[in-house]
Amino acid sequence: MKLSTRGEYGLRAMFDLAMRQGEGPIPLKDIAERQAISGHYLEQLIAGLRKAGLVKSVRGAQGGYMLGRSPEEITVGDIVRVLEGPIGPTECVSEDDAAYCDRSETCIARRVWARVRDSIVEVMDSITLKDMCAEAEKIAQESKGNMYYI
Amino acid sequence: MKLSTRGEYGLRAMFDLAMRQGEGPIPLKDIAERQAISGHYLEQLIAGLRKAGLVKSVRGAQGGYMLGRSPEEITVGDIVRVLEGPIGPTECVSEDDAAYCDRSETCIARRVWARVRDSIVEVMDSITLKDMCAEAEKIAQESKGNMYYI
DNA sequence: AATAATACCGAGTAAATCACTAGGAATTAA
DNA sequence: TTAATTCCTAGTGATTTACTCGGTATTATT
Repeated sequence: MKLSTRGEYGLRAMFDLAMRQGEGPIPLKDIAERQAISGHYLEQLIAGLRKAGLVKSVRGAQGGYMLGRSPEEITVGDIVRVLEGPIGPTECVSEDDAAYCDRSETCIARRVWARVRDSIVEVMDSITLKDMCAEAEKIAQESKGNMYYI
Repeated sequence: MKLSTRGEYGLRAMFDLAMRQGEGPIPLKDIAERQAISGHYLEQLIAGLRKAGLVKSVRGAQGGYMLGRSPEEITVGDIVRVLEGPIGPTECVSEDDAAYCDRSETCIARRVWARVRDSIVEVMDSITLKDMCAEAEKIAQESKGNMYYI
């Protein structure tokens, strides 16, 4: 019942971009170093995010990546869906392509998994990158401005 | 972000036992057939559940399995933890052995995952086998007693 | 015009995990 | 004694994971 590193790294990378919004394109190398992620691997993840419109890229020297839309319009759920696929603890209640199963209609276990899925979706879709930035700001103030963790 | 078949099959098997409580030991073969699970594979899952005290066994001919305690004292969370390990979308917020990470203290992503974990735990720990049996009963009545799905 | 910094792309891979299968030993009711 | 059952250990093919490697294309800077 774990995410893969794709979702983990992906959220960290997107948050990294969100915290640097307005600073122009951020090179992937910088993100990878700050977040301690393999550059080549992050490239693959960010390719998916770009295709989904969650990030924009600028090619060439001084290029890099930026958020594809404003931080309040990007949720954790958006990111997780791109990198991990449709949300759901089992195939039979997976958001998009819920797998067919004979017993679907009346399967009690399935109803349980659907409730689990709903609670995950509820949380993931309610948290935006802006919310995360605000929380970072709050913590920074509490600990006297030292935002070493970003 | 999916359970493995261990958790899926495990819940179905436990629900199967719950629905047959009081009927004496239920042979594994019967459960496996009803739930369309490989017998040998289910054996392995149920071995874990037995060691955790969630099921009791009776050996020999006419033997089988029964719930280890009453259905209202067994939650979905209990079963999932035995078969899938501690709950949590990432290692860094895993219930028991949350993996150490430098940035743990102030990591904003980690706080997000912790909220996801809490919402999963909240649902899984609030649903008991008794609840599931009650729901099955309700559906059976709605569809005029035909409990073909169990 | 040359260089260096970057994004973009596709293939390959070692290790781990998954979902079983196989084959038997031990136990017990009939 | 037999048949039905639980209990146990080991093996295994397929898939997934978390990368690495080696380039090509693009563009700002010099």
